[in-house]
Amino acid sequence: MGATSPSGLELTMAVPGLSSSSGSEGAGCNNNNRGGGCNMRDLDINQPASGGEEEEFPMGSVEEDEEERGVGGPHRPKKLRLSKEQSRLLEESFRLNHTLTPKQKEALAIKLKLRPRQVEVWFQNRRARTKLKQTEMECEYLKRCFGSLTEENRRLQREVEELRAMRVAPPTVLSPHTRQPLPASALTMCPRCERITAATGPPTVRPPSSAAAAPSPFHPRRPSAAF
DNA sequence: ACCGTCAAGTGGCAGG
DNA sequence: CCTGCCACTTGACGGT
Repeated sequence: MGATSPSGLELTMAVPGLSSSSGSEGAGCNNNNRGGGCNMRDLDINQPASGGEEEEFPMGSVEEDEEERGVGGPHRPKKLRLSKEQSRLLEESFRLNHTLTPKQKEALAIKLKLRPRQVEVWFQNRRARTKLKQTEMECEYLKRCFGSLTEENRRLQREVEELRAMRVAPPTVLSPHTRQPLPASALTMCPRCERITAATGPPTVRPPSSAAAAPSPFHPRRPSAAF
């Protein structure tokens, strides 16, 4: 079970009954997205701007780093934005493997005209993003679990209250002849089963509440599997 | 101006 | 000790 979110993150979660395809809160403009609304940076800033000779390691290359440091002080070099094609290839290899061997890293770096370090960083960040997404989904799932368990807890509490109320109130015993409730003075306790019965005739005990289907407070049913 | 995203820096830790 | 990974953080940048 795996899904690809709109932001391109592959997500899997070992949570029962959760469809992982819903994670669509991937916000913002991801340069991973395929053909989606972000047309910023359509041009590949890693390529030489105007047909100049090709730089081997475009943004943040060793040579450029030294240059940057010399001029601008302790500022970072300009932020690298990977081109769509670079992102696509990285994403593709990430789908195949979430970690790279040094050889794979080297090969990918050459293919993408990046430094191996940049490929490595991309994979690290990509793993982190995947994990974050997964954690968010788990969080959502647990919130839902909490909600339904709270609801069930409330329901069971109510049931307990009802059962307690039945136990406290005296039972209503009907006369076998008139089917009318008998006065308490007309009741006796069966010595064998300790059931309250009318002085004459078979016992007809009804719980005081109108819950006819509820188990009798006397001779209660064994707890069912539903509990 | 603020916020979200993301490449990259840093320090800690485990495995060899 | 070295290497690779991870968690956390920083800073650039685009969108609103």
